Amino acid sequence: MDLPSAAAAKHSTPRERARAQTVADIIRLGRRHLALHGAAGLSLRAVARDLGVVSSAVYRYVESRDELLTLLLIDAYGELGDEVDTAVDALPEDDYRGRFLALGRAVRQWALREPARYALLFGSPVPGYQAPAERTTEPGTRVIYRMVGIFDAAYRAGALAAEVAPAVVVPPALAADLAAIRAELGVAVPEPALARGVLVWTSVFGAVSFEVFGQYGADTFAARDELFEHQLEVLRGVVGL
Amino acid sequence: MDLPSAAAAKHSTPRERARAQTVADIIRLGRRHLALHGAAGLSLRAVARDLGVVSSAVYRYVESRDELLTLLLIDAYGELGDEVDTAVDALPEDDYRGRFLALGRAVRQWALREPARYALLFGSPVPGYQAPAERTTEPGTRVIYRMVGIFDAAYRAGALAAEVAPAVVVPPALAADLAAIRAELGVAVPEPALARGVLVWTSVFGAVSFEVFGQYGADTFAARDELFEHQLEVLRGVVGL
DNA sequence: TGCCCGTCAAGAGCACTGCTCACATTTGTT
DNA sequence: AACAAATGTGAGCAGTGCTCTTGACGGGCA
Repeated sequence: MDLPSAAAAKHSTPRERARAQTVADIIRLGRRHLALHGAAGLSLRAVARDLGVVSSAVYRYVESRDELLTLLLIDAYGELGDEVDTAVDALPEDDYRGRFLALGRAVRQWALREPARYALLFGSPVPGYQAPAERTTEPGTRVIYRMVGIFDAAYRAGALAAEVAPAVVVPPALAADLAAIRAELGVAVPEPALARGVLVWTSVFGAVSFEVFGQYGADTFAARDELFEHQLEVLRGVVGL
Repeated sequence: MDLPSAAAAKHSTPRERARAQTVADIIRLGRRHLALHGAAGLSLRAVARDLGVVSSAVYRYVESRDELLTLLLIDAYGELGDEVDTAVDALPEDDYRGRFLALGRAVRQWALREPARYALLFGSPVPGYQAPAERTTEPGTRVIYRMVGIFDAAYRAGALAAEVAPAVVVPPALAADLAAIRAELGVAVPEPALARGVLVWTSVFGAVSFEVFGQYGADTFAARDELFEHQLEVLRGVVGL
């Protein structure tokens, strides 16, 4: 394990810095190609051309096209996570509703601005590509952990409605899964609310995906901002916030 | 407009029948390749190989790779629509709840059985490919129209709750969009409920997409059936059914 | 019957892709 | 200065979508 990590940038030889810079350039160019042509159209050769280098040279820095995809995946997760964090942190800790809404809006804004990268993260899996869980799980769970954190904080503050209509019982098998999540994340939210949280999670991304992926027709909804705001408000109520 | 439609199968020369059969074979093989390698990996040459014919010959029957994608899109929309219709029709007309649940389950079942085709319909758009609206809109709207139909029938029968907590006002711009939808589809459902219907629509597909696209971790949820049932139940309540 | 034209298959070719490998060059260290 | 590691080069393989020319077949018409 002697990867040229970011931490190694401290005491680094000029070579290492140049190498890190090149990798960063490759990611930057890859990001641009991803935005322009989508994940399936991401071409190492094209990146090499933009880098002003012969195609095989890129393989000195990036193991394969899939490896570049992984780097872009982590890069995108990181940027989305940062933007969500910034949006949420801009509001007081006890403004649970506001924080939830800010999180949803931040996800949507980023998705609309970066549709190809959003598609890479939340769209159909790239065929033949399997993201290495040990590298992508942590950055990939930032948003949902943040959302759960808001729910948990609200619950501990008594700001999460205990009973929300309609009362739907949580079957035992599902309750077991949710209990495991509670334990792992150390959250106090009871299972019924946590289950609703999962629904809200999938629903927020479902709404964003529909918009970004063009599932609404071209002119079915002119007032997309209002639509999303409405959806967020209803979802807020669904989780009892 | 002299396409060799299915209607032309009646009075057809042997030529036309042979041609229709070949096109059907291409779609069948394309479906298989789609399932195995995804939309981006769909290769006309591979289909040609399986068909036992040289690659260029396929272009006699299918204009381009995108054209084949369109055929597969329509094919998939059709199959999903048929399965949803069958599932819904299996229940009495006035069992609105049951029909809604059946619709959701049918979508999920089909999606889990045909993940690649589901991804083609509801996943990230294939880069560089634009579905021809005049051919895909009608089959692509069957499921949502069916869902709206259930809501509408329930409303007309007085089985749709007028007020659902939390009461969220529908902003004017959104109301205008919804009014246009009401007019076009000829539904009686008032705007607030229709707005919730949109949320339910996106949420159902959001939940299915999360599961099909592997957004839940590998082992976060063992009880996926129960999870989806729970989500459907809550969504049912959200729309007031 | 004989011809003609539309349909069809074949194969070469273009430009692109990911990736590998042998070789050359640059660079840093001894 | 000498050596070795890091880096860049270009050829090459196998695959892709798609176009174009060539040739064969067969159904309808004179």
